[in-house]
Amino acid sequence: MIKLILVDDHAIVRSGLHMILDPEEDIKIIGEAETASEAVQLAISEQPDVILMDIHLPDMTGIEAAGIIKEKSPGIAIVALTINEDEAYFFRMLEAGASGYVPKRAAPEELLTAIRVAAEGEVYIYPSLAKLLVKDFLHQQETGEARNPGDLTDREMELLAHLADGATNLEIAETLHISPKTVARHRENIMRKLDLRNRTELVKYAIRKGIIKP
Amino acid sequence: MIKLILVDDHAIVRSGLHMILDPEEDIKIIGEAETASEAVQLAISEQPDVILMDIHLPDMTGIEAAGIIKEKSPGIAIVALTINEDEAYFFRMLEAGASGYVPKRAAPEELLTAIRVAAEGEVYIYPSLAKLLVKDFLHQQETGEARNPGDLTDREMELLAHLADGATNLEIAETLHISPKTVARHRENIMRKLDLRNRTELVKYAIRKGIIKP
DNA sequence: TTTTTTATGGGGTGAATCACCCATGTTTTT
DNA sequence: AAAAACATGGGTGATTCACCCCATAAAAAA
Repeated sequence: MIKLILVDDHAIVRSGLHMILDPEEDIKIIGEAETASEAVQLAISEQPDVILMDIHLPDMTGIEAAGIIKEKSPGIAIVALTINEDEAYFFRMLEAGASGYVPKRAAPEELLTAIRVAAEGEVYIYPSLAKLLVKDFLHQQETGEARNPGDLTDREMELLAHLADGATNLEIAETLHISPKTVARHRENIMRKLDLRNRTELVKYAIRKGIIKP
Repeated sequence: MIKLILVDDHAIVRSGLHMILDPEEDIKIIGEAETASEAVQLAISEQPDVILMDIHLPDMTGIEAAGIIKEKSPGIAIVALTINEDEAYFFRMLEAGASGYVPKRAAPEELLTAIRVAAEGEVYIYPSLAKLLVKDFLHQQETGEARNPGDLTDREMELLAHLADGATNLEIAETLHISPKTVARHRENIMRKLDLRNRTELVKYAIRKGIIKP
């Protein structure tokens, strides 16, 4: 019997998941959460086998919640369930330790497969997203450049968030207590790495990647 | 008996809606569609009382689909169901003739209410969104300025799209065959109207409003 | 019909940005 | 131990941005 916790802030989606999962005899829903912090608490106290986790939650992202849960209870398998098929979320969720990634447009059968595979300790990736993984892998093999578009340093990510938020170099310099020149240099490195021409494109990149909210 | 058509590209959401609606004896689901064009065809052929319409669909937005359906069959009530509580979608859906607007995070009871109200020919608006309507109305009453943040001219909207897309003033000038000075002036007017400080904020505004994609 | 808005264009100024060049010390990787 | 990456800072010059001033013709609203 697979003990499962649902995490989604949409009541309608939770109803749908009940309808799909309740008839399955090997799966039992032992809890539900609407927010990421509820999910973390519930996971620790109930110790489910699998958590079905939405990525967009009111308080923090399911990615962060997944990271916290995996840190405290590595044995709990987490399956990400999301409307967003953006590769950035996908890769970050995998980094956080997810055992599965299923878009909401998937057929119910695929969701069941993902849950069962995850419960066995294996990983299930939705086919069209698996293609991304393979493509990325091949890209790194063929071209020596492991220049997947997300390889900014921590500091650069921090700068990027401020830059994309609309702050000027000077404002960022004051906030971070560094020289405006250093801010400008970080910006140059970021734009060169990502092949962006100006701040405008930088904002769109940051939003696509979920670094800032529009 | 209310004849209903579901329009949503997520199988899981449709399952959830079935679970909520099937037990209701006065509501009968007579059809389902995954795309906007399917929805239009089904609406014309089946003539339902109410259509429950997701806004994000693969081929076109539910807003466009609603406009087409209301044009051909004004008697069909359309209830918008969406994860997106963005005011832009909200107002545009009302313009398209929607009889209801319910976010997916709403409780199932509210969805039932919306459907029944819409079937009666009335309009149901989810409370937090209704507040937007009232706020907008009061703003126009109190201050003479009907300056709701979306009142850009067509030309300004066109400029905004290019600006937010990352083009420089000069590039836009060449594309539109106008002087760079005119581009700059339009940009100034846009930023003043919307109370934005720089291009970065302009991009975020354009994305929030769905004018460009990130 | 007068007034307002819209779209177009120009000039000017100071600040900010962008794209180059340079460097040093620390950490990480090889 | 040597090499690479990282974070920090500086300089210079061309470009762009943001904000002021001005105007005119057409269209829309009062």
